[in-house]
Amino acid sequence: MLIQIETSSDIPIYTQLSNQLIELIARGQLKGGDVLPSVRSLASDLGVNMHTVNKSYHELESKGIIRIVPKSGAVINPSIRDGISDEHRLRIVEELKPIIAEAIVLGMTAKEIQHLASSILSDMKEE
Amino acid sequence: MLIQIETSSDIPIYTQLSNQLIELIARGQLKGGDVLPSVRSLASDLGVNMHTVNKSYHELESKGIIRIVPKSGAVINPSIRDGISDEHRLRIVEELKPIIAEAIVLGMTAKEIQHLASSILSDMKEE
DNA sequence: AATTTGTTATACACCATATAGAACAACAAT
DNA sequence: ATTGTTGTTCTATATGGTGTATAACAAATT
Repeated sequence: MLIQIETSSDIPIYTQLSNQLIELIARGQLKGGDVLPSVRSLASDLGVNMHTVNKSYHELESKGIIRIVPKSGAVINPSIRDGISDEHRLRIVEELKPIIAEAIVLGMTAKEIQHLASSILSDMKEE
Repeated sequence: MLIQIETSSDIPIYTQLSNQLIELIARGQLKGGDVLPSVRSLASDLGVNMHTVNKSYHELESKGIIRIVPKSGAVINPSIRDGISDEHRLRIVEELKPIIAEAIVLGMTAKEIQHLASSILSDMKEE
C-alpha cells in the first residue's frame, strides 16, 4: 500500500498515516468505494499498534473522507461533485493561512507562492 | 499588539502565538527591525507563562524569522530580497502538500484551490 | 464452527505542554 | 552606583497526548 512511517519524526504516527492516505486518495491511487485494510492488518504491515491505525481512521472519518462500518471496514467516500462544504472550506483556509504567512515572511512573493501551489497541484493531478 | 490566545484550542499556546506573530509580520503590521515585547511583558499581557512566550520566540528564531539578542530583546529580521532559501522552500512544500491533498479529496478543483490561495494572499498584502 | 472485524476497556510508559518559582549575569536608566 | 529589566537557566509539578500492550465483546464473514 506504499506507506512509510518514520517513528523518529516529530509528526505523530497517526497523523503521518492520515496524511499519506489523503495523498493517495488525492492522487487517485485510492478511489471512492475502495475499502481500506483492517486496522489490525495495516498495523501489522506498518509495525505499529492497532489503536494507532484506528485513531487515524477515525480522524479521516471526522474529516468526512471515509466512513467506518463497524464489523465491516473503512470505505473511502465518493468524490463530492457538488463542491466543498462551507465547513470544510473554512478549515482549509485556517490551515492554509499560517503557512502562506510564513512563506511571505521568508521572502516569497505572491507569484512564487502561487507557482508553488500549482506545481504541487499538477504533481498530484498527473496520475 | 492585537494577539488573542484561546486556551481551549487544541493548538498549543506557543504555536498560536508564533502563527499570529508571523501573520502580523506578513501583513506589514510588524516590520524588519521592530523589537518584540519582552517575554515577561507579553506573557503578562496575554495571561500566560513567561516560558511559553519564550518557547514561541525560539521557534521563530529557529525558523529564521527573528533573532534573539540576550539581555536585549527579540528583533524581527529584515525581509529577504534574495528570495527564499532551498531549506525554507522545502519546508513550505512539506507543509502545503497535505493541506492541498485534503482540499482535493474534499472536492475542490485545482482552480478553486488556486483561487483560495490568491484570496488569502491578497487579503494579507492589502495592508 | 471458526475466524476476522471494529469496538471498548484497562494499564503503562513516555514526551509535550504549561505553569510556577527562583536565581543569575548583562544591560539600560535614573 | 543603585535599581530595575532583560534573556537565560534550573528545578519542580500537573496535565494531556501519544503509543504500546493485552484482553474481551458482539457482529460479520468464511
